[in-house]
Amino acid sequence: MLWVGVDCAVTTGKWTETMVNISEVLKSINNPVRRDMLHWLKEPQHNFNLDKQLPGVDPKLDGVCVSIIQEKTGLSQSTVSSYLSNLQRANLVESKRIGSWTYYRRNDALIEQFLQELAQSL
Amino acid sequence: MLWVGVDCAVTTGKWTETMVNISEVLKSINNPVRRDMLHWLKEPQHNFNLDKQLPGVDPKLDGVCVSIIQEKTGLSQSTVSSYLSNLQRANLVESKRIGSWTYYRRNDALIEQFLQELAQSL
DNA sequence: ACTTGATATCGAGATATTGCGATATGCTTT
DNA sequence: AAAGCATATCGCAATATCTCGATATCAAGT
Repeated sequence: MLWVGVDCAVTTGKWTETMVNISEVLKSINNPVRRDMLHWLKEPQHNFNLDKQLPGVDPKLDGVCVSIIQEKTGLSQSTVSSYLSNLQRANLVESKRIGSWTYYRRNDALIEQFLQELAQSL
Repeated sequence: MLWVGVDCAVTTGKWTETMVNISEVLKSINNPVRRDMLHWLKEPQHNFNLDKQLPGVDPKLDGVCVSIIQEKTGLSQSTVSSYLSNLQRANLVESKRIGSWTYYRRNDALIEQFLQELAQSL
């Protein structure tokens, strides 16, 4: 598998699951555009114009490429790229590269776990 | 009632309930000390040294005064006071004044509502 | 009225975040 | 190997947040 998460993972017996860093996640979703991007990725076909995305790529399963996300936000390429890195640092999304494109998709498991832990910690 | 919330409230039929401003709440809980304070207020008798607090005041119902919260954080008086204002701006806590003291307590309803709305918006 | 104690507000330096253009890297095609 | 996209990284100015000490307010007691 070529999906890229980030550093912090833990091995508990059989599994290697990604961990939630509450501070990191909160910092990341503290920006409205990053929140939007995350939300859009929940239903890519509904929220993006995917005409230009490769036909073999399932946006929900495989992700959406940076330029298409950029188009939706209206922000600069560099800003969007670094926002996506930021989301990835918090493990809120994963990425994989296919050719020249980088596809980003939600990490639903982590988001769910984050919401649980946040509820505990407040 | 002398409890002070903040500006943003809405009248829906019979009720006047405080509203959740997701951005404001996220900004507020983006600070670890503010998150701690909120958490401590969930079980004041367990988390604070309440010896100096007036006997007639129920910490859970009536709140905890600033100086006692300050003692626990180890930060300066001014910082703690403004952190509490910050939490109040986001409606995460309410305050009331009794004599020289200002008592802060959690706004559980809003916190619950926030967690719901956050889950929707991500 | 004055002092004291609790809390709030002000002003400031240090640090972090925002969002951009410019530039670098990497892949694909010629 | 050169050119052309897609994406990532760098450097920067603007803005926001953090945390403090100093000062202001406000209530209670002499």
